[in-house]
Amino acid sequence: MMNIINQIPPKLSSQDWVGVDLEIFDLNQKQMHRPISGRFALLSIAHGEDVYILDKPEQVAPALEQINDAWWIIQNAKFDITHLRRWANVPPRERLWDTMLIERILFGGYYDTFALADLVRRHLFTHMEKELQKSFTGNEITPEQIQYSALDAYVLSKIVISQKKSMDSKSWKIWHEIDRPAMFAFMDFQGFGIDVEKWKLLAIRNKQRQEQIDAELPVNPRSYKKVKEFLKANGFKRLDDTEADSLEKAGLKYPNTIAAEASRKILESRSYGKMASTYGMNFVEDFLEYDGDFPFIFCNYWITGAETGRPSSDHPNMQNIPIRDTKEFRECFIPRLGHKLVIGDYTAQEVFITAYNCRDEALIGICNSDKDVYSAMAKLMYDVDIDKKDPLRKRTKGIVLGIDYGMSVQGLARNEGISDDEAAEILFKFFQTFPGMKTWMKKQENAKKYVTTTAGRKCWLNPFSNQSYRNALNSPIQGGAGDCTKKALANLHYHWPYVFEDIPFPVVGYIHDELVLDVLEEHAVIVSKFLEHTMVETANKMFPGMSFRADVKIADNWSEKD
DNA sequence: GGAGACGGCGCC
DNA sequence: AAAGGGCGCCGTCTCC
Repeated sequence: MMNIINQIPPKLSSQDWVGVDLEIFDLNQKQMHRPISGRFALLSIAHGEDVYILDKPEQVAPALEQINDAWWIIQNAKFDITHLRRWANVPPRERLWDTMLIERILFGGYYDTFALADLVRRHLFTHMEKELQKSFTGNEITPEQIQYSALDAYVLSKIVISQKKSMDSKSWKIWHEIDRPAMFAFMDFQGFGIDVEKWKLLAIRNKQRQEQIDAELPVNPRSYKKVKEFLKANGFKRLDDTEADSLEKAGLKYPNTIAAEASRKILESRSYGKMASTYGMNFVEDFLEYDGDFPFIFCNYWITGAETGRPSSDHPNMQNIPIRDTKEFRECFIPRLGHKLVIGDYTAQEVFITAYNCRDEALIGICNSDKDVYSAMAKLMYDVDIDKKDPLRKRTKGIVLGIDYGMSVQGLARNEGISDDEAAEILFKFFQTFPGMKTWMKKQENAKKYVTTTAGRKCWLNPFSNQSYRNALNSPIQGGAGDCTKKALANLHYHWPYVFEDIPFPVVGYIHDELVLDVLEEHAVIVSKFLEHTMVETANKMFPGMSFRADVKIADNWSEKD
């Protein structure tokens, strides 16, 4: 039975486990990850059957002091600790069990919901009412809310008992050595500086261009149903969907039709519409914050957002800012006054991990040389010298990445605009050159329940899905890359204070194979060396025998190439 | 008028 | 038979 006690908990030891849950008044849902909105409501600390309820912010620091030696159990600890830091000093800690992140480590790909109510249902076979969570508004706390908050903390230790039955040494290593330290690194991220005026000009311009094109169009280009109906009635005899690739192909097949002309404008409108909406005014209106006069964007990162273990980003998503067709959006992301951006990205990270997984000597040899990876692969396949502009390089890059995604002969043929026979021949040559790839693919085909990354992260497969084989190919590579960059981030965070004592952790961006730092100009060179060393050494240690490369540049905005 | 599904598309 | 992995956000459409 749950006993609610309105006082600070007693002093606990490292043998004790406590469930911790924080409630905040009037949280802005879009800024939950930032300690700038909302006010302290309740802190619940559950120890066995006793739940200590604290309703004053000045109780936070003394209460946490009492439980400092104990194991903390928190559902989505990044949120609670971020906000607890408003009222107490909460340094990174080893004795932490995040039920949400650990559930993702244990069951990534097996389950796809990880809220507290989902865990309670799965582990405790109980329905948990979550409606009350939305009721923390104003300043008043009702007895029902106290009950609700206490229960949130109370169930945590019961969930841990159940989760421990699934925990093995590999999963524990992932939590202890990658996800937990990475979480504390993500919690110390700085906002990413932004040139708001430049961004707004782009937003206005793109909106105008979209509207100009729309005025000339007989259909709403964003209405899938109407576009399809219109194009089929005006020349495109067959049309399964209206995505860009399909419309371009149909335009070539049925030239000089009304549909061909309209489809070009539809795609142009969609392109400007995408820029004007996802990367438009809302972006700065919803997510802008200020450090004095300096505006920045502070997105949220989910430490294990993807089932493969890769982090994801939202509010706003900073991992899909355009770069391929135009640099102008990334040009808006800038360092603070007197600072530089230090941008490090792994060279062909997924290819290196593929080479390691496959034990393919030719591919490992290319990775460990100083040659451009894709050119060297193409040269080995076709026995001709290939430079960076050669179309064979692009095709080879497409093949190796495509194979990592489980691409078929038909998929390659469609992508390259060639016949199935030609595609089959290219793949034959590819596997002849890199036979380890074929062996590895056969091995992955046998995986039925789950696959693992090199670091030991489990990715569960759905045996009833025809996508299972493709996941078996991709998850170890995508997940391995996630493990690698997360560990590099964690190492950077761990070592940072030893090198730059009083300088706050300077990371402002994490984009899968890339880390962006915002540092004092006079530190830029030394930081760039530190970053490169950390990224390379972390990867080499995780994938023994590989010599990873990290390209690090010092820049005045996020778009710069070296 | 809100919620959820869907199609589409930006990134790695 | 279908045949490229992982995300998050937007507008449209449908339903209640």
